[in-house]
Amino acid sequence: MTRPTRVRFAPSPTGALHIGGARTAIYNWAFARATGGTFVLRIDDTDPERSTAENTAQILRSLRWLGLDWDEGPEIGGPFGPYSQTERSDRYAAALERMKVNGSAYPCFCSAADLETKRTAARAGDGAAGYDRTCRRLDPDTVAARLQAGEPHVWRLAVPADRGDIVVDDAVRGETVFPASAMDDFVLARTDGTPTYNFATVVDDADMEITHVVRGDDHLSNTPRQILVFEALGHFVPRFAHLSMIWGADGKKLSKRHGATSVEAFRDEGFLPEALLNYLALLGWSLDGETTIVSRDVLASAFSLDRISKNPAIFDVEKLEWMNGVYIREMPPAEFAERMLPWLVEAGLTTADDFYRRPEWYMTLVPLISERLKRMTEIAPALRFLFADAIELDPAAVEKALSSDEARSALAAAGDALRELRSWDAETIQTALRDLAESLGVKPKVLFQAVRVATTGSTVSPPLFESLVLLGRDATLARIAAAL
RNA sequence: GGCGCGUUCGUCUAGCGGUUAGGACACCGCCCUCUCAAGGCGGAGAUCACGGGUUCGAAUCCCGUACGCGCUACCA
Repeated sequence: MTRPTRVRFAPSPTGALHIGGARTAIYNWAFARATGGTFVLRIDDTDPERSTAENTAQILRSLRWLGLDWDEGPEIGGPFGPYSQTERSDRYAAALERMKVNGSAYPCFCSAADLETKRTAARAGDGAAGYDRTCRRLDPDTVAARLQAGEPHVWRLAVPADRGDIVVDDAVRGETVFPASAMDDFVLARTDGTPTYNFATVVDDADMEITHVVRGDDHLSNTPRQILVFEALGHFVPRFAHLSMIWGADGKKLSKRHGATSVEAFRDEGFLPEALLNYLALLGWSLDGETTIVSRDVLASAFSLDRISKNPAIFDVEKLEWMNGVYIREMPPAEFAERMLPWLVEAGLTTADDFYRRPEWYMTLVPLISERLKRMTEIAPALRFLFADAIELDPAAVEKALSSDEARSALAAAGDALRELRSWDAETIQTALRDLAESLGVKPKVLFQAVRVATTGSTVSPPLFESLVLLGRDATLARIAAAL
């Protein structure tokens, strides 16, 4: 009974990959990796109205961006393909055929209107819902005749009359019992012959020899129905693990109102894939209750289903930001420089050519900025003063640091002092300015802030002396003059 | 309505019969400091949803209640 682990992530391409789906993907991937199993990616595109190729492409892109690779699936194939449901209709037909033969599926000719009235009547009554099995009681001759006549019909699952309560041994929730009486003969195939979700997904999971189904909580109630189908198909029932949902900060379902929800939106908002991966992994799973920084490699070796928590989790952007900052700070400088470049280019501050023409200059800038970031989007605003020809001085900053006579005359003196320096390095600049402040009798901070506002436009900037070095003497002197 | 799931600091979580209920983010204070961060140290913050049991002993086991969520479709 010990089969090699095979898990799958089966997104529906009706939209971008959102963080809930991403977390499900991460757990599946990590579980496969940690158990030496196989991670299958399957596209559940049975909804032709809402499924698009672009959505599929974006989902694949998002998964790869997060660093998740699949062993079987779109673009790489595999022994159990095809890996999108629209290409598997013959499988569903074959499975249904088997069920017709073994008596676990039967045709139902009830109209939608009939069903509707039955449903409302049932709900008003004892609440014991579901289809009343009218067509299951039809005698075989009648069925054959109506089928022969081409009467429209769906195919329903014939829940075994002697089936006891259905127990789902969920890896996250433990044993949950669903009364057999609550199982109705649900529809497997629609009038037009297409399979319903609960049927298609089971046929696929069975065909693909999936051993563990790790998916969202919203499918827990569907699980007993699916188990019935596995049984009707004569296939082993996989182990299930149902993940709780991720909510917005207000405890409500995540939506656009909460800002970014898609993986790509988080990318665009300056989050690193390794940070998002780490954060999402810990949103519902823990390594030991203490560790917060969990790399992809650790995830891939230490992930286990039994440490998934049952509680729904609220998405906390502030913690993600903190984690993003941790990853930024821990990144090797050369790597940070490379990954910073696109953000500078996008902001129109520089070009890749310039970057590769003088990499040393960019490298010296790395430690000044990387230490104070939460998001990559903060890079361009913080460094704009180094690239722009002219800067605008923030009025509030001017008011604060340049409005007094003391500050203005000190700034003028600073300009003179800096012009005279023999060398243009941080140490020399700092010494000169400190000496100047002392001889003028002004507080160093006052002088520094005056210079900072004059040269960067703001009271907040990367370290001043290093910034001036990068700015260069000419620009520094020009800006001081302009500010006076 | 029926069935199912969930409920530990504001947030993410540890805990799996005996703990001063631990960690992280956020927050507050101090230190460091050219601003902002980062970093270091410290602090506040949880009657473990509520009510009953079981037990010498319960956040941990059982039963209810409340609240939230999911399913109950020829959606996925």
